[in-house]
Amino acid sequence: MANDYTKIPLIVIVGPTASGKTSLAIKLAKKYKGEIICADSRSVYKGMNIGTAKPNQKEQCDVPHWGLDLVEPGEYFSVADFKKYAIEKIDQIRSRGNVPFLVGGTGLYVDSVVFDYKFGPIADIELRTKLQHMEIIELHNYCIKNGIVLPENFKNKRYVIRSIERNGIKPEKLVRPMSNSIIVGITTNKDDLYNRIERRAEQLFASGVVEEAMSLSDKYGWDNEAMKSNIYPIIHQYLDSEIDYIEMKKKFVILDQRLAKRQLTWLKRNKFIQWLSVDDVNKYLSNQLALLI
RNA sequence: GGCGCGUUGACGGAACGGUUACGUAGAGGUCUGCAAAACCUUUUAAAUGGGUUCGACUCCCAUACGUGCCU
Repeated sequence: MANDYTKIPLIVIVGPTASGKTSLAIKLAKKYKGEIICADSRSVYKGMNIGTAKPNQKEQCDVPHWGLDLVEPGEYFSVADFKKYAIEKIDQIRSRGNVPFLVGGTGLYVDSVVFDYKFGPIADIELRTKLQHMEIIELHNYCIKNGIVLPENFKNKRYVIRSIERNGIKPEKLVRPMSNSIIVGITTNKDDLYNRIERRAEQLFASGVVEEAMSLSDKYGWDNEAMKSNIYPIIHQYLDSEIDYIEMKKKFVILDQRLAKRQLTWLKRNKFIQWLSVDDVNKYLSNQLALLI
């Protein structure tokens, strides 16, 4: 491996849920002394294993994984926290002479690292709570009164509140990805992807997501953001007998397919992603990584 | 056979004689401290055939289908 560890590239693998990122990354990382940082906003939560299709114990033993089980559901964790964590890990991995792999489907998380986002001020919880209790119209008025420019997405309460919190400070990012990074996206045929999502849903239920959700809700309740991730609210409905088992499964598949769509919508905007099929990503990255040895 | 009720878009589901509710799904999109979240835009309709009316998804008649009660 290169002596100057700053020359070790950052390998970034993105793609929608169920596109095969995880298994590919593990395969490559195993072969080329890699360590994986999961850029996934859900697998940071402890206990949410089956429902988030987290890498299993064996996979985690095969290759060092980072970014998993960082906080408990209900605890505060944001992109900014993730970025800080990831940058630190990338540096540490390189200093060991290993290759950092940033792998995940949360586009915002990936971009925050790759484009070195500069975040605004951290939320003032007191102010935020106050603002959250206001209607969207009141928030608009508040903005007008205080000279705060409304965000493009001005009907989105969250975004308006954040604009207020940022108080005019504009977000910053790199125009192009950080140097020495290789970004690849896994392309999938839509029908194939949707079928994979369906099959994976079956597996999740067979592996006991329902039981997992039950024990999580006992511990953390249903009302936190983490537990609002697509699958868990559906299980909640099922447990409350609002829907039956078949319906629950059906709904889950639909929700996951929608998730994949949104992920793709985000990723599409990044012009620096090289889109390839899983096999081609494998070949391409293998070639790149072989050069380092 | 008789009497009654119903038939709205992929699904659920309202109102109304003349502005094609709404929800879900579908399609497209937004996105820098909750992002598997939140939000925005948008396609698809009136069982069939007649009639009344300036105008009918909305009123009337018939037919079909479904449903309930009665013989």
